[in-house]
Order: sequence, then structure tokens, then C-alpha cells
Amino acid sequence: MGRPPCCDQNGLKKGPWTPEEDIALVSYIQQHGPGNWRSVPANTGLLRCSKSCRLRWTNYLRPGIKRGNFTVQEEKMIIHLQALLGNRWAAIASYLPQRTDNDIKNYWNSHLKKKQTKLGHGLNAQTHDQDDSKGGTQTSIYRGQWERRLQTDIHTAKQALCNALSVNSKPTNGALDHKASPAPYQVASTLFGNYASSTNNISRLLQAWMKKRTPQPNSSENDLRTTAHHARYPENIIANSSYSSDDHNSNMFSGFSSSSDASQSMELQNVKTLTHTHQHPSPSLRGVRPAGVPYGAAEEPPALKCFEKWLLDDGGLAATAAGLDVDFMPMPWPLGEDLPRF
DNA sequence: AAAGCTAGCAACCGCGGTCTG
DNA sequence: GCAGACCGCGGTTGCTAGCTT
Repeated sequence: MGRPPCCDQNGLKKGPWTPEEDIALVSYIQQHGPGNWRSVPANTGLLRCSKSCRLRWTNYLRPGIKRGNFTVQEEKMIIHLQALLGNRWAAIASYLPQRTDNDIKNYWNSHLKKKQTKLGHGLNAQTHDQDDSKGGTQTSIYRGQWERRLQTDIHTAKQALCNALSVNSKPTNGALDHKASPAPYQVASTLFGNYASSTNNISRLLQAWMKKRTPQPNSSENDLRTTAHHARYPENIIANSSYSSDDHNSNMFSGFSSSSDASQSMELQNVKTLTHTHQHPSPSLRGVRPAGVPYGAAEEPPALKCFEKWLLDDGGLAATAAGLDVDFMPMPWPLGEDLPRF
């Protein structure tokens, strides 16, 4: 026998989410954490299917999501990663943890794809927009180089993690953090850390929301508009509540909900400890994030730094594109095989 | 000023892999 | 081991705001 059905498909609401629905969802996740989506509609009274709830959370309400214009660096990374990984947006998004796969996908389709088409040469010639079967050996070679480089980077990150763990480090600065990469056995801790930090931001979001809800003189209509606007652009709520994704390391926990109880405070302490050593899981080439492990709260994968550095290093890219072997590290596993799962 | 067009983005849909009973 | 639900992903659609005519 299978499981019972997650939800009744009849009478479910579709279309844009209302602020009330968002609050209901955020409140529930604040209490129970993300995951177990099938129970969300039943327990919140939302007339939405579990899928819709998950989507709303991961693409929109999840803390740490950066919205708005993409930076030049982000753009470059997306272009390069798309060339390497194809339209595997989740995998690409894992290198841009502040962006959702949906966001990146939309950005690619609406901006970069056209840009690439206009250019007509250069990187575009290597992208997966073209049929791989037509790409010929040139593309294969090119992608092979990229994959080798990516594998190297992951290996570097893995080694850094081993080093970090072996010395049972108590990092006092961020240097080590950026080199350590977590293994899946750390995922539970990562999840905990992410969620706890998320709670902070959700609390702020809720507080900001409640503030907005309190009647302001001569602003009843504006409130409605603001509400609708925040429903569409909730990042502004977070921004208005003085959360900045850029200073998450120092401030992420400093403003933990003033009404938080003792257990939350204890969580906070644990989270502070955890976040010194636990970072994102290494993005895998398969692009499949461990189930229920969101990349939250403006964290940055430690391996990202050097990978990003390399990605944005046009010299390296040019050399690679030209077929030159640029400083590859020895590979611990044979080329062409699947990456080992750490 | 109004109608038509376009771009951007949120949300939906369908598929495949995974998990659970 | 199997059936069927859950979950996550990528593709697509539809709505809205802004721009053009």
C-alpha cells in the first residue's frame, strides 16, 4: 500500500498568493520548519496544494533570498555555469545561494539568452542552448575541461573540509569558513542552522508585517498597496526591517526575536557554533540538493569563493576555451566517471 | 489618452526519482 | 517487492507593468 494522498485536489486555490496566505505559511514554517509539505495545507488551513506551498516558500518566502538586479559577477557566473551545466538551474543556483533556481531561470530566459544570441560568438558557441549533438567534439572537449576544473574545485573544498575537521578547529575568523565544505553527514546540522537563522528573519518579516498592519494615520489605502507590493516584493519587508544579507555573518543572529523564549536562545547559541564549521553541502554535478535542505539565510558555499574566483577569471576561461590545460590538480578519481559522493 | 506590444516574473504543470506503508 | 504518494526539477504559461505607436 502506498501513502495516503497528500491533499484533496478539489477546491484548491491557484494563482497569486495573498499576504494572509504568506503569513499563514511563514507562521507554520516558523513553528515546524520547512519540509513535510503535505501537512502544511492541512495544518494551516491554506487552500493550496503542498506543492504550491513548497514553491512559494523556496522561491519567495525563504529567508536569505536576494532579489532585484543581478550583479555583473552573478551574470558572469550564470553564463559560465550554464555553459558548463546546461539548463540545470538548481545546480546553478547552488553556486548562487542567494538566488533561486526559478529566478536564475527567469533571468536567463529573459536577459542572458537574448544577450548570448546577440553576441552570437564566444561563449555562446559553447552553451547548451545549442543541441549538444550538433555541438561536435569541440563542445565536448570544452565541457570536459570545465568538468575537470569543477571536479578539482570540489576536491579542493573536500580536502579543506577534512583539514578543518581534523584539527577540530575553533575558527576565530572567517578564513577557514570559506575553505571548509560540508559533507552530507553534516546536513542535519546545516539544516538546523539554516532553519534557526531563518526563524530570525521570519520573525522580522512577521514583525514588519504586523507593523504594516497596524493602522497608520491617513494611510489606509497605502497600507493596502504596500501590502500588495510586499506580497509581490517581500524582500522590501526584510530590507525595511534592517536585515541585510551582506552582513549576515555578524548580524544574522544579533537581532533574534526579542520575544524569543529560552529554547530559542539556546538554539541561537548552538547555531552560532554550528555556523562556524558547517556550511553548504557541496553542489553536486547532478544538481540535486539533499532533500529538505534549503540553502538559506544568505549563506555562501565555502567552495564558492575559489570557484567563483576562477569562474570570473577570464584569463583562465580563455585558456580553457582555447584548449590549454591550465593548472589542473591531480584527480583522485578517473575522468569521465561520476563524481564520488562525499 | 487609449490601444497594442513587449518584457519580466510568479506560479503552474508534468515528469522522473525517491520514499513510505 | 510493489504500488502509489511525495518531492524536486525544468519547462511553460499567464498576468502585470511599462513602453511604444
